[in-house]
Amino acid sequence: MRVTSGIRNRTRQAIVDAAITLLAGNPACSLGEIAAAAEVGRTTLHRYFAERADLMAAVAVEGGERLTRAARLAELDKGTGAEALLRLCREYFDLGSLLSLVFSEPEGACLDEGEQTDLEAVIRRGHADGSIDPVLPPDWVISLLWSQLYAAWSYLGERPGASRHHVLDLLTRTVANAVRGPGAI
Amino acid sequence: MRVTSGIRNRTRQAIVDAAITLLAGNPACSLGEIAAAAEVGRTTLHRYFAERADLMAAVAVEGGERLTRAARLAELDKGTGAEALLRLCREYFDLGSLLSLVFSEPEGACLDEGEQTDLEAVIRRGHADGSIDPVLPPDWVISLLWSQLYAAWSYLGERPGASRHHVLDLLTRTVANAVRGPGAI
DNA sequence: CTGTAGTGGAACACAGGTGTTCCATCGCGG
DNA sequence: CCGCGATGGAACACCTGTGTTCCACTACAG
Repeated sequence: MRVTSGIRNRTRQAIVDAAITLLAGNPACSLGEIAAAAEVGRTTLHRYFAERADLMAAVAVEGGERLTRAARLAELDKGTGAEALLRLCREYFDLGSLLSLVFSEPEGACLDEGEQTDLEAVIRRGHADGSIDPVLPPDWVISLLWSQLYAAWSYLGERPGASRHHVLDLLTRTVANAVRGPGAI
Repeated sequence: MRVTSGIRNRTRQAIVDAAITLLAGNPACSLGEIAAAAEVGRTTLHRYFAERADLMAAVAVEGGERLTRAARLAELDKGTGAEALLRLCREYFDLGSLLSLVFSEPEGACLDEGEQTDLEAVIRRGHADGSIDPVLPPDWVISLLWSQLYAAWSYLGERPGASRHHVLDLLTRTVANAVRGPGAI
């Protein structure tokens, strides 16, 4: 048997993508707006996601997958802890509007349990190799990373003049300094 | 003539305070919830604020005053730019749940126009005296400050074990490092 | 005691989002 | 051509929040 007809998958994906984009700007946006953004009738949206909660669940799954993909691209096991953290920072930054969505969550419910601990392990590696200030607890560094990612993303959105590359440069610079601690040159 | 009877002011203030606390946790919370939190009937709330927008305006004014008061306490004209920025950071941190509220704004609509430019002047002073990395634009430093304040506040809220003092210490340390730049020891 | 300020509750109409049903349309393969 | 999958629109009932009105209660000053 064929897997569900292909066109269904495309429509479904369009709805989820639109939902991520709109929910990032307004977590309370209506299903009608999402349907319109996905260029789909509200009826069709309900055909794919019976209740609002079903769509939210699909958005969470999609978001989780994108985060996982970004973390894989960052090759967290390479280099010093701080280097790995900055690579992850760059990959996450590419996730765009998803950042707003993750950041507005109850904080921590966003990452898969496994990735959270993986990331903490990276930071502890940074503590050990001297690239991350040992005084900073891993979960503090993580919340610092997320808040700066969100700040960078909204900074970019509010200043039409700023280039993506320039903002990414500011972001990595400040994160690197914040994490490095007072000792290094 | 006596100014409006005193009890009115108390009730009004209770409503605004409750609104700030609840809106920080849920920007879309209902007037009924706010009235309940203020231990006031919904009818009474409408007696003070005819429309939702009126309450929001009062919240904005109250928030603006608290921010102004905090900025005054920080004595921004003393010391190096970075020192002034860190004092402001400490004062703002004491504002508590108001931080979430300010941070969820369209960013920048929160501060009075004057304070925004005052703060930018402080940062430029930091550029000049070498205490703040001149590569970082003033508005970037400001958004960095707010995002870290928000992160610190929610970090404190989610970890019942963490002491306010300890979190404030982490906050000032990371902000100081992020802003100082790569050159200093 | 009486009037008044402040309040709370019940009830109402209204608006908007939600979830559902029903029907019409379009494209495509048999 | 016919049927089927996919869609869109209209209409509906429902729920929640909002803004308003009306009435009853309490505290307190004159």
